Amino acid sequence: MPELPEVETVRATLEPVLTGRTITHIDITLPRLIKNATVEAFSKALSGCTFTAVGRKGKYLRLCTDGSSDLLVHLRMTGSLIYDAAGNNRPKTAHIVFHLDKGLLYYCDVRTFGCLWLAKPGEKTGISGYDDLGPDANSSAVTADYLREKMKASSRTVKSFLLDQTVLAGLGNIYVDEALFLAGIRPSRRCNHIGKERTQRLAKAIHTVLAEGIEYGGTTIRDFVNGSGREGENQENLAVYGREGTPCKTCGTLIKYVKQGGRGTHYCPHCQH
DNA sequence: TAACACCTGTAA
DNA sequence: TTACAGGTGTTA
Repeated sequence: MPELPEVETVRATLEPVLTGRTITHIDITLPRLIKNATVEAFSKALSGCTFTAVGRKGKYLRLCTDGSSDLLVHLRMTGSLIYDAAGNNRPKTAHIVFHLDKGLLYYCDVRTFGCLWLAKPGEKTGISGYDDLGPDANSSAVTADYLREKMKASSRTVKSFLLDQTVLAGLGNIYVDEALFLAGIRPSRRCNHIGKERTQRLAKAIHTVLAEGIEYGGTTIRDFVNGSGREGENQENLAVYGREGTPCKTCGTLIKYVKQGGRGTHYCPHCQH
């Protein structure tokens, strides 16, 4: 479900309502979602803690507390975190319920791929995947020069390169396909065969599609909702993702769908080379 | 680098 | 009935 713009939308909707709220107790009906603590340790570490901020790194949410541990969350495919001020609207798929001094925070997940961890405050958490993240894909660290250095040395396809969270954090299947369309680059192209000018276009395209995704509150194809339970609007703006068989918005050629590296991949055979 | 695994729901 | 889905970690 969620890539950087979706996770950022969740962060932005949760931070104002969660900051200052205190966890009284936690109901856990699916313990395996908690990856680095027992149910008992998890509940004990967080109960009584007050949320101080909601952060994001790549596709990870970090709910900071005034206690000895922060709560780290990855939504994977279908996870969602929803704040319910009235506390009377528990979704069927809520597997973990944080009871707060005012309202409830639900962790919901249809496919139950999501992950929750206790994280010690500070940069390094010991959680692999999180500690290894590259710079945020929408940050100023992701420049044409940064990409160029990495791409020159890589014979991978540009799609698999951009999906690698250790290279840059936050891109997923939708925004990679969209960025490559904007940059006019085929997903199957090898990184080291892409020149300087096209790399510049790619860097710019990544920032453009992510900024637009955030501006429109994320992309809802099926499941995505923000921290208030509302869907995004960015699906209206997609140029290629999910548009296979329909005309390219630029040239009218039909958008193609192929499997690449196990992922559904969408591109315009006329505009992208 | 590709297949498979983790799961459930929906659409073809 | 089968294929597929905003992700990622492990295995051949």
